[in-house]
Amino acid sequence: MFIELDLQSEVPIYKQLADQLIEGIASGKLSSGQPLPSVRTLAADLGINLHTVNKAYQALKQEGFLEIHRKQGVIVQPGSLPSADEAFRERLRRDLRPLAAESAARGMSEDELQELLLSLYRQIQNPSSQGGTSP
Amino acid sequence: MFIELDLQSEVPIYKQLADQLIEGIASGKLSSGQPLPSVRTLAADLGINLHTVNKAYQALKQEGFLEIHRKQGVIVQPGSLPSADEAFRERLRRDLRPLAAESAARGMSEDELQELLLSLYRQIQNPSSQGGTSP
DNA sequence: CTATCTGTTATACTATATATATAACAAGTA
DNA sequence: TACTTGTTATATATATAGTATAACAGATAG
Repeated sequence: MFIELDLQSEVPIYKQLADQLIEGIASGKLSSGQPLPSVRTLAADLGINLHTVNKAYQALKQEGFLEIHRKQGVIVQPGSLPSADEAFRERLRRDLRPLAAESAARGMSEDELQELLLSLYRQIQNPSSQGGTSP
Repeated sequence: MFIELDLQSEVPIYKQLADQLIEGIASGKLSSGQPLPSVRTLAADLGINLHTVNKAYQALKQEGFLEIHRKQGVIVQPGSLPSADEAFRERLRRDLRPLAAESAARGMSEDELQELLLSLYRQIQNPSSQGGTSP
C-alpha cells in the first residue's frame, strides 16, 4: 500500500490511515469496488494493531466510503460515493472556521488562502505531478 | 465577553476558547493592546476552571497573539501580530489536506470548496453581517 | 467435512489528554 | 499592608488512543 504513518504525530494513527484512504479514493489510486487488505494484513504491514486498522475501516464504512463483507473483506464503495450533502458541509465549515480565522488574523489575504487550498486540492487529484520518484 | 462554549462538543474547551479569541482578533472585536479578563475572572464568567483558561492564554502567548505581564494581566499583542510564515503555512496545509481530500472524494468541485472557504473568511472579518440581533 | 481466512466482539491493560479542584508562591500595585 | 495578577505544584476523574489476547461466526477452498 501507499500508506505512510507518523507514529510520533499528535494526529491519531487511525485518523491518519482513514485520511490517506480517503485521499486514495479522491485521487483515483483506489477505485470503486477495489479490495483493500484485511485488517490483520494491513496491521502487520504497517506495524500497528489490528484494532487500529479496524477503527479506521469502521469509520469509513460508517461514512459510506467502504463496504465490508464476510470473507470477501473490505472493498471501496462500489456504488456511488457519499455526496457533499448539507451535513458534510456543516462539518466542513466547522473545521475550516478556525483555520480561516487564524489565516485572517495573521494577515493572509483571501486570495492567498484560496490559492493554497486550490493547490492542495489539485495536488490530491493528481498526485503524480508531485513528489514522485521520477527518472 | 463574546465567548460561547459548547461543553458537549468533542472539541476541547481550551481550543474552543483559543479559536474564538483568534477569531475576535481577526474580526477586530479584539484590538491591539486591548486587555483581556484575568484567568480567574474569565473562568468564573464561563463557568470553567482557571487552568483551562490559562491553557488557552498560554497557547496564544506562545503563538504571539497575546502578551502577559504581571499584574497588568493579559493583553492582545500590541506590536505586530504573528505573520503567515512558512511554518504556519505548513501547518495550515497539513490541517487543510484531509478536508480538501474528503471534499474531492465527495465530488465537491474546486469552485464550491473555494466559495465555501471564501464565505467563511468574509463572515469572520465582518461578523456584524451575520446572525446578529438586528431590529 | 475440515481447515483457513474473514470481520467482529469481548476483556484487559497502559499511556496520554482533558478538565477540575485546592493550595501556595512571587510580583506588581493601590 | 492588602489585594490581584500570573504561575507552579499536586491530586483526582474521565475519555481517548493504542496495544495485546482470545474467542466467535460466517464464508470459502481443499
